[in-house]
Amino acid sequence: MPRTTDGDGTPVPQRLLAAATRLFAEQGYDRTSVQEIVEAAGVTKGALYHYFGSKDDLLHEVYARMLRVQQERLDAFADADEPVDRRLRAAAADVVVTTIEHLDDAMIFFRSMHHLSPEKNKQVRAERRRYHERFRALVEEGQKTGVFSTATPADLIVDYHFGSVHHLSTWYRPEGPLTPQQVADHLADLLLRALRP
Amino acid sequence: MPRTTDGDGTPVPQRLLAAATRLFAEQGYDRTSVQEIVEAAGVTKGALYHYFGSKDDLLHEVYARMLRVQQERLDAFADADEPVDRRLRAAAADVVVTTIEHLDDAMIFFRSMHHLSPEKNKQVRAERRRYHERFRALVEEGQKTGVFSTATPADLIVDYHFGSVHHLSTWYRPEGPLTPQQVADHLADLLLRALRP
DNA sequence: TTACACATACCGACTGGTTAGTCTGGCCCG
DNA sequence: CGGGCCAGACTAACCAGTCGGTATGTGTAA
Repeated sequence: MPRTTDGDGTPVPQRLLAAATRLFAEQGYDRTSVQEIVEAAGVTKGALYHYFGSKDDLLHEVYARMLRVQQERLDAFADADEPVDRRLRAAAADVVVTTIEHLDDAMIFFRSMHHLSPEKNKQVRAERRRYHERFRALVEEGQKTGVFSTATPADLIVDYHFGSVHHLSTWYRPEGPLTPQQVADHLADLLLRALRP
Repeated sequence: MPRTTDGDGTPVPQRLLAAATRLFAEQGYDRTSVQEIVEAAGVTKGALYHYFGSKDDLLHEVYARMLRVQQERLDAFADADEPVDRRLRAAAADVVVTTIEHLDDAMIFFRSMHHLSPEKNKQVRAERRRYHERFRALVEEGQKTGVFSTATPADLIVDYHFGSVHHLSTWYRPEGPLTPQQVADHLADLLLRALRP
């Protein structure tokens, strides 16, 4: 058996990714040396450059993983067979819970975009846009059917909500008074109340 | 006369700060070398280390400048002789306009906090907390007097709004369809609508 | 008014340290 | 016994901050 796993049973690539995620979130991308990552994962540089092309690749993988998960979840909520306000509320609350559950990923996402190589940056932006557009479509559907106010452009609504999601990694602390679900309910309520006609 | 100015008449320290602000926003703090900054300002390292103690000092100065301006403006709006909903709306809209007018500063603010030395970081956090608390006091005043809904804790309201302000540096482009004032009006309206009882 | 001392403003080569990525070689499983 | 998997020394480049030096202005005393 190839020794892609160690005593703990987790495959080396995943150990590297987990170590990198934690360190990037704690110290920032540039402040984290490749040496630190491999030490935290219990391997050496040889292993890292066997599985990943560059330090940059590691960062890109964090983005890809997060975008994949969020897009899948959004699609599921948006496609549900419910009134549009219920679908939007569910999607808006879910992204809050998911973001809190992966606060490290979120921290890295919004703080380290500019550290990606130009091509990877472009790719991430494109996927992100796809995500936003799906969300915006929900808002527009509600506006067209008169369920939501049309006072504010749907684009702005989306940026408004994702601003607050983005901001979570700055202020949310697990030891704080609110559970992820409570925060999600509050933020979704705020969105829906702002959208009342 | 000491030659603290050059052909363009701007004093050297301010030229350095302006160059650093632009470069930090464009490339990030760690990716910007001291050499680049001094070249952009048309001086050399000797000049930089004559006026500033470290690269870190330069970053801290950006933060201090921004916090000073925002706090002054908030205080002015909060102290005005008007109903609380008008005061909150004015303050909420003003911070949006000011942030858009200094998008580089805002970008650096939210992206580079963790690059500050621990003491400076602590200091910035303290000033920022003071700012938030002043804003929160406005929300609480409105909630106590029944002008705003009490469904959501005031803390969360503040983070909700500043999330969207924070996010501006990610999506707002001067060449886009909305003027800073229009964006500010929309975001302030969203906040006030979410607060309707 | 001149001359000398001192301070401020700045220059730019240099140093000590760090880093991403490479490469050769060896281990071990099938 | 061969190739996927990995070790770890090595390289080439870069960077923050230092330091001795120069130039220009200001105060002071003969």
